[in-house]
Amino acid sequence: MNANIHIVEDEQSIVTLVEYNLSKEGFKVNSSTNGENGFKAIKDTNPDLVLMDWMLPDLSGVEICKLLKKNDKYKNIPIIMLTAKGEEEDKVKALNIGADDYITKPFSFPELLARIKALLRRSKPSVAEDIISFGDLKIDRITRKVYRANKQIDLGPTEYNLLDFFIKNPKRVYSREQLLTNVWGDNINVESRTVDVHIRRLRQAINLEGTKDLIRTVRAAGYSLDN
Amino acid sequence: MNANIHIVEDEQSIVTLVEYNLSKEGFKVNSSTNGENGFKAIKDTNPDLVLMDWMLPDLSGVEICKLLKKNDKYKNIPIIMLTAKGEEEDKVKALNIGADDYITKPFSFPELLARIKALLRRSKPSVAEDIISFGDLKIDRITRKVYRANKQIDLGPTEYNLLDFFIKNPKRVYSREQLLTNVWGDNINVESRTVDVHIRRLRQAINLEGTKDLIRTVRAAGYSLDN
DNA sequence: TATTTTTGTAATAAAACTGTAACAGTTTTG
DNA sequence: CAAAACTGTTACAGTTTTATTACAAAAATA
Repeated sequence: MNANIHIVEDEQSIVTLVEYNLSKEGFKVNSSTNGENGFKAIKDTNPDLVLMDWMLPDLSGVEICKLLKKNDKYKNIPIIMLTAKGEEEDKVKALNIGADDYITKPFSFPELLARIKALLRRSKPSVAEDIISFGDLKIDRITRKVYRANKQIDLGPTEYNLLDFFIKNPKRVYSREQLLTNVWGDNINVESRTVDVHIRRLRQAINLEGTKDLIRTVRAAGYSLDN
Repeated sequence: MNANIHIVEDEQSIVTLVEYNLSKEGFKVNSSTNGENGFKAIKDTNPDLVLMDWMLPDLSGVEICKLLKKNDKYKNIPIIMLTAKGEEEDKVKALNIGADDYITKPFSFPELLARIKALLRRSKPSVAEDIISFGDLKIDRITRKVYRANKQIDLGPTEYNLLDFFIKNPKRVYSREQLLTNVWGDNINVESRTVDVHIRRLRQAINLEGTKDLIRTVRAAGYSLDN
């Protein structure tokens, strides 16, 4: 599975553990250790799912959840609340404020994974699907193969990730910065111009002689997968 | 989000902080550090929302708020009052004098942002919407595409921004100076006649053969998106 | 470890966009 | 009606942004 997950959690041990395991499953994981940054990062990177601690240093997970669910633009991002308490009433409260699921610490990783997958399948089929298409472009996440007009195409790792990201939100324009955080990951130090080069490599790979460029350049804004 | 926000606040640190964060969110921000200039600037630039300090060197925020709310032309601009005091009675007072919301310092940026967005959604849907139409003209901020009569149109960055600005307040006339500060940004050094040229480019792009010009020239005043 | 693949950057080329000035045309004013 | 004020249009040089290429370093693979 190839989804962007954001974790907002102040206990470093949990972050490390979950981050490690989710990465191994193929997820792209970013994290924040307090509410303020978490909220900002979620809006910036538009993750496919959020794991959030109930209690947080400054802005609580409950607050962030409420804020996100109030906003049309973000309310569809599924949120799983993590909490130390196992009270039934908290669960009710969590669901009331709009959280999509609720899991008590300590939890087993397989349990967490199952819930994540269930939510993603429900809320963002394109993220959970094994095979996604856009026009005559097809990407198979199980075999990690990409096809254009039924012909297989070879892509390097970065180009593959780039395409996988684009295809989840076709036609939407992403800035170089957004692409860097979503495809390369957080706190990585790469020139934004580097995106251009990978865009070129991706174009070279997926475009067919004589057909329209599948990647649209939007001057002063970024790129989008389009046709 | 693409809205023009004006801040009237004498504490430079707050201005800097808020300005920086709002810019990153995509807002276009201008600011004044005293009441006199603030009042003038608000009338001049017609922002989509105003953040105003309760106490100000000369003309107090309370006064400005009252003045604006008394004037039909400006009373619909949402105003958020910033104050150091957290008294409940002040909140009542703020709302009484016409402020639309009230936030006490120190405040967290996410909280401010949430309130700003909530207000904008309520008062100026066209600022918060992803897709806006004016007649058979449509602008999609996600894909950054513009359509006239369902046919896609190519616009350069400046023309796109210009149209995006016009469409938020259709029919309203903007002077060249207003357009410069709102579309180009503050403290930029561009001849006001340059606006003419971009207006021409925009016209050329969006107008259809045989139909009325969508941009109206108002002699000695400026331009408006009209029909 | 040697070989191959992938990656990021910098340099350069190409393309798109911008602002200005000049002049033409139009409307208003005296 | 002539002068003045304002707007429309055009061309173009300069600037900014994007495309392309080559290459060295890093990473993966054999």
